[in-house]
Amino acid sequence: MTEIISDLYHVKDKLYAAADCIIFGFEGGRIKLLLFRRRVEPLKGEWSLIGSFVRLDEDVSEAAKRVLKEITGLENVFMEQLKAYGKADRDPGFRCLSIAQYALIRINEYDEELVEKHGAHWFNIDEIPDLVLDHNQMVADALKRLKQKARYQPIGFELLPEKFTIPQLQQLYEAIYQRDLDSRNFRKKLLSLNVLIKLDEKDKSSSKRGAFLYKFDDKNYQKLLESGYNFEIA
Amino acid sequence: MTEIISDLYHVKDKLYAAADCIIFGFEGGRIKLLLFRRRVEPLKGEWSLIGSFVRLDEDVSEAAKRVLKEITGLENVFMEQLKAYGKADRDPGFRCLSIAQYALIRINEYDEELVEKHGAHWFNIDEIPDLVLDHNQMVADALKRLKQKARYQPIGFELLPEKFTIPQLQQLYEAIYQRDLDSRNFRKKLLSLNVLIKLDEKDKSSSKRGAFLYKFDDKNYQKLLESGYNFEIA
DNA sequence: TCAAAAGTGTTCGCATTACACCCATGC
DNA sequence: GCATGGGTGTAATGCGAACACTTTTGA
Repeated sequence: MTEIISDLYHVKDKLYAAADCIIFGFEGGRIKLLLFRRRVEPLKGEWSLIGSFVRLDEDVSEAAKRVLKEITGLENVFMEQLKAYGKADRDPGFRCLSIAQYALIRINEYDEELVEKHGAHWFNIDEIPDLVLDHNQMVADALKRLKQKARYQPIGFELLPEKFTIPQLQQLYEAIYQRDLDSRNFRKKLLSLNVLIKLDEKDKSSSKRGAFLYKFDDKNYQKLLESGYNFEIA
Repeated sequence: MTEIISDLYHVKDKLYAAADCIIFGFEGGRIKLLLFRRRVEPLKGEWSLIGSFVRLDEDVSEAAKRVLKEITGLENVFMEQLKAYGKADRDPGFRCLSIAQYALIRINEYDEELVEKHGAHWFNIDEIPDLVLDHNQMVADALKRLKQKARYQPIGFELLPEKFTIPQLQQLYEAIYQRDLDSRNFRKKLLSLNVLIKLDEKDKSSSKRGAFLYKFDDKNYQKLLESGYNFEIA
């Protein structure tokens, strides 16, 4: 990427497009964001979202997937376009649109070595440092979208490991909505949707008694979606 | 614009960005879309959304406003970005991203002469012809967004004249949701929001008895929004 | 006088909310 | 045996959905 940029940096009569990824994770009851230190001038060394120029022969969504794979090793994760950022002066170097996309990843599955190699770090979403350009705005917009989206689609599952407990799931929704939920109502609602499969295992990592593990029932979820049902969790 | 395109058309190693506008109106109980015949090769003469290249020194949103003003004479209308369309092969001519934005306009206020001069026409949204490139997809996505958005924000008001009747407003929401609404419930709900100001005039264009005209109360609406209230009309 | 649209209240059922105690276990 | 988090049921409330008749007036 460095080569591309140094080639282009002084070309001011061209338009460029970047794919910037807002990568969310969830751990320890908190929503996290993966950031890294920008490796090119200007603003080298500043915290930044992870992104890349969109190549002329690749789809914008492909560019985002490519970046995500480069940094985390992950493929086939939930990713959706947030919006394009197109202020003429958003990048002081040259004219560059950014198409921001947000991804939800299972924080236990990513390739730690790869992430460290790229100088990336996970931040709690309420402790995000100043980022380059308009990246703080992108993060804020993505969080807003996440909240809104979570009301209607169980995207939260994308952030949990394959096997998870109900208290974990509740913590996740509490983190997304930024308010406490009643455990009885939450459990009742979730189980009534018939999209959870109870397993015979318990997770004892957070209590002596242990909590039953569940997994997500994709098949029933598909049925529910097709029936036009809207989730409205919490 | 023709000059710009003929200059650029054979330049295959550059990226371009277009701002395409999905312009909605409402008349006679039906939602309408403003389309025009593309005036440049390739696909000259085909129906198309109205758009323009984004100039290097202008914001993407400015480009959309510029186009809208050129065609309809209108400024300060509701306009929001839908999303960016970035498939590498979406435009057969050259690599061109499109940032689609949708606008809601009062169909009684636009400049008819200007619109005709540009060869534009209003279509009912259920009678949209085949459009160039991925424009049909954009329209479908915009309609989906409109439906979703209308549930939480009273954007419908943007499509009505300044003074409107409750039956008109109901027709509009019926057109957006594509289903009938109960007039008693609709009226009750709307009036309970306290964002309508009843006028002393009646509109007799659609009944002998006449229906009272209302206008929208921006001030109360702002208050409501600030209080975090969500509309959920219908 | 009649056709056509405007305007008006009440009831019912369901879904959300609020709320407090026992259970299992490791230390 | 006790501290810690996991798991459970019921009652009250509010909101959306369903539903039918009267009013006005131009033709």
